[in-house]
Parts: sequence; C-alpha cells; structure tokens
Amino acid sequence: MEGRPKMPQEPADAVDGVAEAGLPTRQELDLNQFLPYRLNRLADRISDELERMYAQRYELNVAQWRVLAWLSHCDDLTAKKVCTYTNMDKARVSRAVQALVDRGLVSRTPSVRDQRVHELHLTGDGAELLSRLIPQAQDWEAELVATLSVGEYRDLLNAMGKLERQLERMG
Amino acid sequence: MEGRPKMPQEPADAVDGVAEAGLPTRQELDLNQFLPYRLNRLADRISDELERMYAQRYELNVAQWRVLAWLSHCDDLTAKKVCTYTNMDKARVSRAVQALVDRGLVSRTPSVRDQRVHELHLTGDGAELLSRLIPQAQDWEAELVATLSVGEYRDLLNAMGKLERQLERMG
DNA sequence: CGAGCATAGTTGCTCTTGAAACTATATGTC
DNA sequence: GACATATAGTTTCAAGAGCAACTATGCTCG
Repeated sequence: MEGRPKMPQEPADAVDGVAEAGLPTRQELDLNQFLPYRLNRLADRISDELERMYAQRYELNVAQWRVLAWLSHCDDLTAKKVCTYTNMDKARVSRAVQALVDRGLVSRTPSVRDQRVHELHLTGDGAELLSRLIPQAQDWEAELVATLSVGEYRDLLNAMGKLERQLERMG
Repeated sequence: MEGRPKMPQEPADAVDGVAEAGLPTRQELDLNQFLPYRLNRLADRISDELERMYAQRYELNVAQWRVLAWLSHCDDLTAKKVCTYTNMDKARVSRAVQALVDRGLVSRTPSVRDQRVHELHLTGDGAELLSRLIPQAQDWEAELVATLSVGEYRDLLNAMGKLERQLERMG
C-alpha cells in the first residue's frame, strides 16, 4: 500500500500531542493532500461556475441541465436511466423533467410496451436551446483545460476512470 | 477507458436537427468526456461513501467533519478562515461549529485582540475523536487510490492543481 | 471624537433536496 | 386467475443550505 497521502513535514511531531510514552502524537490530516477533499473542492468550484452560466442564461438548474445533456446524445431515455447515469435521486429527476416538460423543452410519453415508464425526448425547442448551450459549455471547458497538455488531460480522465471503477469495487 | 454507461449508438445524427442548409446538425454532448460532469460524479460518489463513514460512526455531517479536519492541522482557526478554506457559507460554518461546541469537541473563545472573532480549538475529546477518525479516512483513501501508481497519483493531484489555478484566473 | 464603513458571526426565512410513503403498472407463482 | 412482489414515477414531509437581515465590534478619516 506504501502510504500514499504523504504529509507535509510535521515539525517533528509532538506539537501538542502526547509525546511521552508510546501514545500516538496528535493526528493531523493535510486536506490539501487528501484526495476526497481536493476533488470535492475542485468539482464544486467548477460546478459553481458552470452553473452560473446556464442558470443565468437559460434558467436551468443542475438537474435540468443534466437531463438535457443526456437527452442530447441518448435520444431514448427514461427517468430511471437518468437516475442511474447521473446518480441523482429519482425525486430530483422527476422534478427536473417536470420543469423541462412545462417549459416545452422535453416531451414525456408513456411507453407502449410498459405503461409505467415514460419515454423522454427533446422537443424542437429543447434541441434548439442545446444547440446554443452546448458549444458554450464546451468552449468553457476548453478554456479550463487549456493549461493541460493533451497527455495530461487524457491521463486525468484515465485516472478518474480508475478511481470510479475502484469505488465500484469497494462499495 | 471502456466508457461507463455505454451509449447505444444513435443513427448517425440529423435525427431531428436541422440538416438542410449549413445549419449545424443536432448538438451532442458526450458527458463521459466532459470534465465538469466527470469530476462532479466522481467527487459526489467519493463524498457519499466517506460521508456514510463519519456520519454513521461519529454522527458528523460534512460541514462538521471539515471544520474538525482543518482544526487538526491548523490549530488556531476562526470561522472566517474555515469559510475561505472550505468554500462553505458562513451560516453553514457557524452552525457546524455550534454543533461541535455543543458536543464538547471544539472550544470557541473570543479573541483578545478582536472581540468579533472567535478562536476555535480542538478539545481533548475532539482530538481523541480525530485520532480515531483520521486514520480510518486515510486508510479508506489509500484503498481508493490503490489502483493508481505513485506517479499517476502525483500527476492527478498536479493536474487538479493546475485546473484550480486556471479556474482562479478565469473567474 | 464621531459618522460612516467594514468585518465576524448569528439568526430568520425560503427553497431544494432526499427519504419514505404512495400510485399505478407489470411479473411471477401457485 | 388471484395474490404476492417488483418496478417507474410522483408526492409528501422534514432537514439542510444559502441568502439576506441583523448584531456587535473594529477601523478610517474628517
């Protein structure tokens, strides 16, 4: 396992921990080296920025944007699928879809084969909105990753993929 | 890479986009290649797992855990600092600190130099709790990143650092 | 000094979220 | 065919989060 999260030099410990006997000195956690924390902070900040973009310009919240984004390349979708793809609660998805339907961006029709499921599709308006929003999102992302080389970018996605699979295994 | 929720191929675009003239055919966004989405999904899943851990075992929520973690290596802290470090709302921090003080894990004393600020410190109980929690968190992280080589791990944090700095520049 | 402005932190209010209950449809078993 | 169980999706309800208003303290500059 070779201790991963290497700590920045502690001042040779015993800062205020019990140094005397074998008792461990005070535990520290360097959050800047702690992956979950770093990942969260980065993801949050990116999310905030991006959210500002589509919230201001298109009055979409995150859940709605995710539904639309999935619909953009997966034309035959159900609420359930959105749940599993996006890891969002089904209530949240339900409400997001409802809002999109109300705005005429998405159509929802009961499936012929199974009356429980509803097929979701982009309407013309929805497609039109996405045709403006998606390039903006991609441009923004391009600027964000502009400081990474192609290799670094690939490696980043790659590492993230590994972590997701490991997470799957651990869960 | 073996893309996660593998999409069913769409029938080569123009499904309902305006194909006629030079107008772009329907816009697609492959979320699995879209960094903000990938990052968010990964961070969320990690956060969920970790949260389960300290929620179940120690009855801490995310905000409380973050305050404690910062206190663990930054012994002289104020609510304000926690806000800037963690990017959390000051109300949220205030309530988290309040809960920790109520539980006797943290002490809060008005600063002598400036009565507005309150100095936060770990109590003995707080330090004791952390001495159990932190190793568990580190072990969990170690298992998570076990599939990455040392180099991959370093590169990952590195790339994340670059992205954060770029974000700063863009904001 | 004192009026205005800035800052740390708390409290009140509203909106979102997620868990759980619920509805409606489908499937499996005897 | 009827009853038990499973699944998709909606609705209800309580807790948490963020915004804004507020309190208290400190700072600046005439």
